[in-house]
Amino acid sequence: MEIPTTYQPQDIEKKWYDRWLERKYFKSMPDGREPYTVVIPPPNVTGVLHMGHMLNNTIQDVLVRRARMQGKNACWVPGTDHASIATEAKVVRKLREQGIKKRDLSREAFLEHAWEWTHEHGGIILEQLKKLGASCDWDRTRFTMDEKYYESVIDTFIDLYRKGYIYRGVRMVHWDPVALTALSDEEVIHKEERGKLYHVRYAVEGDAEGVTIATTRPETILGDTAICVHPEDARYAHLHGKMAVVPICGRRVPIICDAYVDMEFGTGCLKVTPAHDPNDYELGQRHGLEVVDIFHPDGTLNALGGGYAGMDRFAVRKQIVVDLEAAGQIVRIEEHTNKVGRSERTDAVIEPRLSLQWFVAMKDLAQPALDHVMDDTIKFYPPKFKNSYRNWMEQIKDWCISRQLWWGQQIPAWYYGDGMEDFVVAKGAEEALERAREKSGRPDLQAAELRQDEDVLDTWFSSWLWPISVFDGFYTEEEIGYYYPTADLVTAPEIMFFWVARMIVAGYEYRGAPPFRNVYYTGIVRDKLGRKMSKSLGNSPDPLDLIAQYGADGVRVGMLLTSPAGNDLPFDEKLCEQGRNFSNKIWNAYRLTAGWQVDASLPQPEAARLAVAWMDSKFNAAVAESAELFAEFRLSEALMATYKLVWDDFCSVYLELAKPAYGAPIDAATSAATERIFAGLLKLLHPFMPFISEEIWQGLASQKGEAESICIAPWPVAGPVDAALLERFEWAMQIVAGVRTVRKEQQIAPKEPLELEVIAGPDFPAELEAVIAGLGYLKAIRQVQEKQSTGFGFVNGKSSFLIPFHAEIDWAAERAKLEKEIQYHEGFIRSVQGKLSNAQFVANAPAQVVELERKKEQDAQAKLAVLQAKLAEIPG
RNA sequence: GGGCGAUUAGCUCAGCUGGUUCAGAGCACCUGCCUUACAAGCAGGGGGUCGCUGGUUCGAGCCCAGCAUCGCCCACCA
Repeated sequence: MEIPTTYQPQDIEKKWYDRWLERKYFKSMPDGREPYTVVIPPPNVTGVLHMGHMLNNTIQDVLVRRARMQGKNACWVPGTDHASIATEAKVVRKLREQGIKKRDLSREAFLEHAWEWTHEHGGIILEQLKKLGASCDWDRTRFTMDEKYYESVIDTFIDLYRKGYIYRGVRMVHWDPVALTALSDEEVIHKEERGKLYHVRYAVEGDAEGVTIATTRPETILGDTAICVHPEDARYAHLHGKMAVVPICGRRVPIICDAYVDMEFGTGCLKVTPAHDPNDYELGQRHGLEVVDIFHPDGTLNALGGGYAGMDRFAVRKQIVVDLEAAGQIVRIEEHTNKVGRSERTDAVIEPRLSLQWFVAMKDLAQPALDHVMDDTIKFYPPKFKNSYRNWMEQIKDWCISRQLWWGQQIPAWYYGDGMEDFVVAKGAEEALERAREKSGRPDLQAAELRQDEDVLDTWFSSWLWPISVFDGFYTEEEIGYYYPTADLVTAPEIMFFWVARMIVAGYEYRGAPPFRNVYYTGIVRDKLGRKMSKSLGNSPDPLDLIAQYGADGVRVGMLLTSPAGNDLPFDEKLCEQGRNFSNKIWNAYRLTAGWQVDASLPQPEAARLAVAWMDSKFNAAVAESAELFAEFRLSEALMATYKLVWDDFCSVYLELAKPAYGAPIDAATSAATERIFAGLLKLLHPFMPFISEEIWQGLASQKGEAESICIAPWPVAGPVDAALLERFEWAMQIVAGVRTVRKEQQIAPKEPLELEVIAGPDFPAELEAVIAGLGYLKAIRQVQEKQSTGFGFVNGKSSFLIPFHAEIDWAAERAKLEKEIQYHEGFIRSVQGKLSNAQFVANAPAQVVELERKKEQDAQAKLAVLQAKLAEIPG
């Protein structure tokens, strides 16, 4: 049997993933075990896997796999989100490429196209997750437009409406002129952009001078219905009550006073456009102003735009400035930066627009969700995000949930007349008719007279039910009770308000319990220049390419090596390379042990016996440490602890001590212990590196009885740690390092057998001589009373060492080294003595600390003596 | 404009209630090795006045104040 010298992941990954699915290790049904539930943050159904998903899902898989091995009933529910606005935009684009306009299609025809698109592209991302090794219960895959899920969204709408939380009203909302829909506050991204501030003169009747206003949006002049100044602004007192004339359109508008105006800004004089600015709208309400809406939904000007009708708002902005200039009404144009809101999805500049929409009144609903994060019923990792959460929740605004789209859950409201209140909310047309007849007082009302609301619900109005609805409707109430609340949620802080907060709200409203216990916030995956990875920048590697190149395990390790919770991950392929190298290191440890021939008649060598005892303690300590780190979600550190345990302790020390000479057989005890230890290490590795751990674990014959797969093998339990042995071993390794340093400095071959002469101090680990000899390639260690040979020396602790060597020795160099060391220790002793002679230190510091300082002094003195003795031995 | 967080080695980060030789880890770097598990490796090594200035304390990366720089979130100032 030939084992390749490098780890070849491709076939191995496929082999085991298929096996895992076939044996249904990831399948979960309620049973007597403690549940461990995770719901995936559902990616967009037509999306493809990006680096953010990689990070996020790697973390989830680590948590889930570990829980499964710990004997919990691990249930990771996968699924996808219909992503109303994003998917509809994609379908519209694809139809346009085929020469089909959305508005030429009926709703039904359009939805057919959307479903077709969904079936074609949907689920690709889930297949990609399998490549990563994600151990989801695929039988539970959910989609937010599944019939039953759809139904639960509708039920929720109806319920909230009946409870009075959902209302319909005319409000100034954020309008996306590209997607042609209203958006919620969260879907608008405000960024500083360079623009201009235009000072425009308006004529005033009975005042030759007129008035100059400052605006960033001259195109809205055509919608002006007032000029506003501060009531106490003396500069404009003479204009109170007069009428101004809007340029271009010549509309006569009143000059009103309102304290809202900032006298310091611009000219202290404001044009008021109630239809196109939220503040102006408020002003308009207070002062009874006319609302003149000059825009079409797509941002072009309508008939009220006069000569500009049909032009786009930004074209109009340019043109109107030209025209105003020609009319001599531009006073000044200055550079100006202000915040511009853009659509999260389309990047279109948001247009504030007055329209009739559906809203959820959030304030009361939000209260328990706020309280239970603040009191740590739900814990955030890292906890700093509690602050942002609190700020947002404390001033939460009503949520605009209606979207002028077709792809999504259609709002279950039916209209039977033109009045604002001529509608009913009902589940299905039949119930709607019944209710409408009752409400309208017209028992003869016909079904054909009912029109269902055209709009659909915000995507997040369905995904906020995710932890509930993935179970609800599909399984029994008993089952929801078993899996809910889920355990951990792993997601990005970017969607804390969109999703996390709202899930918590829904959880308390509908289950009276939190949707999850812990929220782990990942960071943003960035490139080396610190830029967010995005498709548009083209700076994101294809995750599947990475997997092909470094192996899924390598990529997983790479993602996790430097990503503490809440910190951005500056991604570098070097990390994956490190992961791959680690895979290879493990692989080669396996190659070594797999080649061993056992000879049961051999006794166990002393070095191997010691190595086993030491490795067991190291392992047990690492298991305990890992548990602590996992409890705090410090996954990078848990991985690193395991990495060092495997690489440094197991490979560099243990195996070096345990392995027999080349070609020689190994004794049974060491062979068995090595398998046992290796198996334990593989289990610790498995959550991070599922594939290679399984491959090798299956190759360890003695593990066959424990479980049929490492996926379901029991997680290691921390056994006893022999702290004294670990400490003595540290000493031994330092002595080995001393030997190696001499080899290096004197250019003695690493494996040239040497002798070691020891003048032992009380700390010399004589019982570990076999270890020192083994790792140092020493043929003999001789304890002596005084120097007997000539060679290269070093001091460790209170012991003095010498490697006899017949060669020209540079005594001056040896002397210099010793002198330097002596100097260091003298300095150290002085500083400790300084502390100890400080009466206040001795009086105030705890006795323990003082005692420690005394011991430090004594130890240093002892070592100094050994060094000085050594120096005295140097000839010359 | 309000709030939050950060600043420790070239990079990414640990450093828990102030006290062991506490200044750490991984990577990168330097030197020497293709030593029959592994050059995707082995062995050895260099590198930081812990952002700045004060303060509290016997003692400060750690606590306090101010400053500087960076980042994030929220907010309707034209």
